[in-house]
Amino acid sequence: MKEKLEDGKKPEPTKSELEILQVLWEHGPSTVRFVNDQLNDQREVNYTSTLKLMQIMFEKRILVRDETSMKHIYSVAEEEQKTKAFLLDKFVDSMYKGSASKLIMQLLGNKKASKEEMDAVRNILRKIENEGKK
Amino acid sequence: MKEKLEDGKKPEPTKSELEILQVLWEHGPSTVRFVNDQLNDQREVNYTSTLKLMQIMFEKRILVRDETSMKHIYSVAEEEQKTKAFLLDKFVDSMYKGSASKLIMQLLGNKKASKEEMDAVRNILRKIENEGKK
DNA sequence: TCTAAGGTAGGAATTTTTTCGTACGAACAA
DNA sequence: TTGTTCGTACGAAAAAATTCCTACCTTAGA
Repeated sequence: MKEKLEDGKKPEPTKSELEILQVLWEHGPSTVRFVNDQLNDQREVNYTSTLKLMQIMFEKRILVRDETSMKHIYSVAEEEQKTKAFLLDKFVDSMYKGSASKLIMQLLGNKKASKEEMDAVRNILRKIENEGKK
Repeated sequence: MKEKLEDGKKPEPTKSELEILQVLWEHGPSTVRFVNDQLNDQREVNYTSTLKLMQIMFEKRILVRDETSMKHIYSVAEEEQKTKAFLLDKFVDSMYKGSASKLIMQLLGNKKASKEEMDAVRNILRKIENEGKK
């Protein structure tokens, strides 16, 4: 396969790229060392593996980096919310044919949905409602 | 890697396995030919590729099949809802640290959430509420 | 009967993703 | 100055996922 850098397609992060994104979303701009340490809380990963992955993500423009210091500082190129919305969208489309309410129904039927969760949802609904009235 | 068939781990369907699951969920038990035709509505796939994939899924026990006729009839081993709930759960955990309401908030902020969707959600909430009162 | 169409099985090739070995430069403490 | 530690870069190996070639069997029609 040939180089693909310039075209506007979203490359769709792989599984382990997502792991790295999680860390950066949670902790903000970080060194490879830091990210790798975080990952190693969950599973064993070699430092250079993490390095390599982050370099690849840099090439793919998923990450940007500050190279002024020897220790490069990586951060996420796109807004967290934008990326998450994109992924969520794809999930809804493929799993629930695009029906958000179907997904929510499933969610609320799960053990995941406590009383508090449901209240939270109600608040969200109310908030959006009010927004609309302006 | 060695054989892994007997242990209780969920093998977590791959991307193209998921595509096949979608078809079977939507249309019920099907032949390879039928599934392949459906897939080809979206993208080009060779028949034997689909065959192979479904055979693998059969070995992994994701699918079961009826071999009485020469044309095997494949169906999904686990309940659709169970599998979807499992995948949704994982999605929520990894993307929203397990907070269903965070996910829902994102969803409702999306273009995906129309007025109808929101009404649907309200109905669901009401329904669940009433269930609880029994 | 013979042939064409369509089915399964299995291995191998390819592509994609992930992991890691090695080389080498900079920083720093002894 | 010298060696140890920590960093990057790069290529290749390994693993995982996907695709497809080939062989061979069954069925149906001419």
